Amino acid sequence: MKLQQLRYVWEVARHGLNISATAESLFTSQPGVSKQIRLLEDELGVQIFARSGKHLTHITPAGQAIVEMAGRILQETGNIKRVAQEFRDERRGTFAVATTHTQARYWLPLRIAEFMRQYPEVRLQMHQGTPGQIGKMAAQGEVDVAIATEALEVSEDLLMLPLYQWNRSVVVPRGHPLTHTDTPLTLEALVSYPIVTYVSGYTGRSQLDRAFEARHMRPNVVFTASDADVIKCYVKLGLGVGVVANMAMDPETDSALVALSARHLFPTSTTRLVLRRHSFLRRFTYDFFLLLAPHLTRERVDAAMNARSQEEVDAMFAGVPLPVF
Amino acid sequence: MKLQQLRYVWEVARHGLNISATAESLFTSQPGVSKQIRLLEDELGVQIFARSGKHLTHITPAGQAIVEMAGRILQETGNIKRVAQEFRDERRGTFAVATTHTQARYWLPLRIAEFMRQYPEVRLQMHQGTPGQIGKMAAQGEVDVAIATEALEVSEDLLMLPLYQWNRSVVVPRGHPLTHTDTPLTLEALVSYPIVTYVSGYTGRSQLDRAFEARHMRPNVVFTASDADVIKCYVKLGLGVGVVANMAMDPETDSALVALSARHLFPTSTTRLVLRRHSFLRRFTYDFFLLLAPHLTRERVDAAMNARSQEEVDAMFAGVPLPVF
DNA sequence: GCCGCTTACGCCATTCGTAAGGATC
DNA sequence: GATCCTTACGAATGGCGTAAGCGGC
Repeated sequence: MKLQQLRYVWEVARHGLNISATAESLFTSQPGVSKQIRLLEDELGVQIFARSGKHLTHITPAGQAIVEMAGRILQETGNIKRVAQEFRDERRGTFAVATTHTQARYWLPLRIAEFMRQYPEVRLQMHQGTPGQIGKMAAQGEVDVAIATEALEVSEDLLMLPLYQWNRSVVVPRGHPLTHTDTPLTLEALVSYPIVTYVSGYTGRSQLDRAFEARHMRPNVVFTASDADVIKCYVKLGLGVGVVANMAMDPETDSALVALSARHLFPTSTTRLVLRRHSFLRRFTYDFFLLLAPHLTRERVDAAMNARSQEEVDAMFAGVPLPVF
Repeated sequence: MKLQQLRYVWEVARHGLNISATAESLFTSQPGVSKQIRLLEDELGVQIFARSGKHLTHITPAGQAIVEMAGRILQETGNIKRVAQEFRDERRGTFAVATTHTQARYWLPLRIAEFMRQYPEVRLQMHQGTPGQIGKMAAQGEVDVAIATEALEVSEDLLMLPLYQWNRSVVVPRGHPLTHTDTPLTLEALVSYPIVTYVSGYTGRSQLDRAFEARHMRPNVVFTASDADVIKCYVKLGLGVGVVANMAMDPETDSALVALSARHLFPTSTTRLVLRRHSFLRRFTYDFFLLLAPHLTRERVDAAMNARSQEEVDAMFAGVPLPVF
């Protein structure tokens, strides 16, 4: 049994049982991967992958268990490497974050900048994607942490910590009728205009839908995008009224627009930090968390890592005040 | 990073930082082990072992963490092998048990015999040792399960399940004065005779000491042994009155002796099953547990395996009736 | 002076890549 | 017919054992 064989098995399982694609992604030859897997199967005396002719069709029950354990082994080898790097020089290393556009564009920049100022030798890799992709990247250890708002699948191996809470703003061009009233904005007023907002599955869109649904209103969503930049652009063109996250408004660059608080119209959303359990966290990772939110102390993060279930983590943060936007 | 390098590192740590001894125990050459460890250190960029000249003196902090993680990896590779073997043929395999003389000689034989009848193809390895040795063997994964009475160190990686409870008997030669009274045995009567019993640290000896101490009595323990066979032998020679575990009396072979129940004199002892956490248990292992005690169902064992702490396990079995001897 | 780790070196096993073969969709 | 896995083979790499060197105790 070799570590590489375990890696090959795990990667092939991850790549939909396609050895060729796996080999390519690992920058090695396809026969090499094929042979090593076969050697491991011979050594263990069980098939890991079921084959029909010369195609891998599915994972055998034994293979299922083996892939799972191989995953844990590979994670632990990653931990060894991180520990070694930490002891070699705690200021150097790489740090991978996966997040959505909203976070990457509006909430993270200042915090990331401060982090890079504190740790100029750390290579920071930002991966952007849909909440689903982000969750997968975290689960498979491709990134160290993920940051997302929409609910991710609760997994045994993942851990979600509340990061901050935020509300929404309604965005309209200067001079728009909604800016002419002194009374606070109402859902009734809002629903009479065409709406421009996030695509379903992004940045708390589901919360928005639920708020209208609870009042039996059917908003006329004329345009959706996965990021606020695009949304604001179309609002400027007069296509409709925008509904975006508070953090997405910047008074300077958005001087052509007016933001009206919609805090009282929609429920508050919570953005969460996603961690992989049993992973070794480097010192700069803990410092990064503290930069994101002061309640994410090393003690709390460690306690959450040792929690048995996501429910326990949630209970742990139940009374903790979060930053609100 | 190679699995073998991790194994070498782990084994060297286990062998008191003696590379030569480690190499010998692994049936390989000493320079080979030395070189592989050095290669791993080079690759990781950190020293795992601190060297003074050409001797390993201690484990570095980084090494400490690495050895720990290597241990988990090696355990997981063992699990993979066991899973593979289980799927290859669930009736074959090897099964290693560590236990004390008392269990091996008196309580286990019939149960082991039944197990071997059910699984004739399983190779059963019985390791005998002191409770301390047994605990160590279980902790390091040298055996699949351990069975012992004396309290073992509570460890993160070990799990203790109650197996059965037992009491003590006072053993005397036929015609001994203690057999001439009709009243139940008392500690006062017992303490007036020289006593032959277990060595400290074996088979609940501590419970016995505590019982006398609670009454401020100082028994005259003239001879101690680590097993009941030896104790009974000396009782037959008239050296003193024996105090042994109930299970250690066999009416047939011990016809020269009379056993008087001492259940009311000493507290009940509990013999425990010791498991390593995160280890894959084969089907025959679960069956073995059921043979040992009917309350050790697969569900209970799995639940205990997932428990967070030993306290939680204890709570789990608080209301469960155990076999009593 | 003995023990124990490291270095040096040659042999053997293993791995990897290229090329060709055969099965499935 | 395109895709994909397996087999075959030669080159390169790497692990292992023996022998020698050298620093501690």
